[in-house]
Amino acid sequence: MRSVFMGTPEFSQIVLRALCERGRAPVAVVTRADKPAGRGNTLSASPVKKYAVSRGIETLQPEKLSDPVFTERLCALSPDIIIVVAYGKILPDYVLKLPKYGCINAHASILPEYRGAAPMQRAIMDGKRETGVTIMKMDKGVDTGDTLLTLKTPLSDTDTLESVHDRLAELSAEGLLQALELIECGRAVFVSQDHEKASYAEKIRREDEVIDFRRSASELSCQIRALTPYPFAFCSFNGRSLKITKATVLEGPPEKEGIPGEVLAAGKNGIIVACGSGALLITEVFPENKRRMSAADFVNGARIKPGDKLVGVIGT
RNA sequence: CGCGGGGUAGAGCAGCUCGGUUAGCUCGUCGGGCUCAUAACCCGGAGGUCAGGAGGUUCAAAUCCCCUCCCCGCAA
Repeated sequence: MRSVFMGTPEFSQIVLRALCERGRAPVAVVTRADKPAGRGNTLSASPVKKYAVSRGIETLQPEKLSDPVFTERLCALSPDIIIVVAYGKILPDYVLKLPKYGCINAHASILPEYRGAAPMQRAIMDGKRETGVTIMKMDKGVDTGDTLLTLKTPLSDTDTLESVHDRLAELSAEGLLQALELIECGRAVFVSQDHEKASYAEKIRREDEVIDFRRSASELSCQIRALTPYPFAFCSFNGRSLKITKATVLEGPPEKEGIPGEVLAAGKNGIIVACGSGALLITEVFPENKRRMSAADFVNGARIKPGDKLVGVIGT
């Protein structure tokens, strides 16, 4: 079966790699155009492009999917199916209808829950006990297509965006491979979603990253894990931003009381900070302009001590 | 030429603005002591070409000026 793969970030790259290694290499890859990124705004290629180029797979990078040059090339490739994984743009109708088997998509949630841009982050943030990937046939809506299969995975209270991201990328590849099998032998059964139960995973905004210590310790733990290793949840200490990269909810009754954000203890085990409910033991931080470091190191250098305040603010 | 912060003992930092005796602090490490015991406490020691430049200024540079390399935050 001739396939074209569309995707952009690392998540897509992992899936693409798995497909290639399992004998499902696409005839071409479509990915976002190179764009200025990072310090100095140097032009950078997407992870998918880097991998495709390394494998010698034809790579298309249209600014717009309606670009006639691209359209012509895509038609000439005559794919039987287009596999879409986090491409980043809405597909126009002609693309959806071009392949015989349409466009199938791997979405990192158990649809119809968490449609949209940040399903993994939102699921972790909400403290869900389970997530997964759904393979569906794309239609005009955002993640509204008929579903073929869902692969689930439990979420623990130590999962981070990083661990979930990697796990779901593998599951996506697995699901897509199964889907291709089913479609090829004509046994694919697509089921429409229960749109009544749909929910949306809004993309992460700056305010989602701010740590508000008036919330409960367990909620903050979810927030921190949902944003690790990118872009991280942060607060502010002595006027500088301080990302919290690792923290655990302190079990048992608090030894001390404090107003939310107040440092209750700071030592080699980490920094204990009071929350709206319960306390958080911060074990790793990422200070502005510094490297990611253990809380113990930060305590040594920054001289943070009991009574100091961690503030949740949006500042620049 | 997007904006900005930084490179000082194994680690995290101070010192630099207004150059000047043995470059300081917290931790780690090593040795000793206290203790039933300890990750606790006390005493002591080792460990630094102050990123690099047989650069510039100066009687004197970690501190001021110039160049190079490297790290990081923000914005996209």
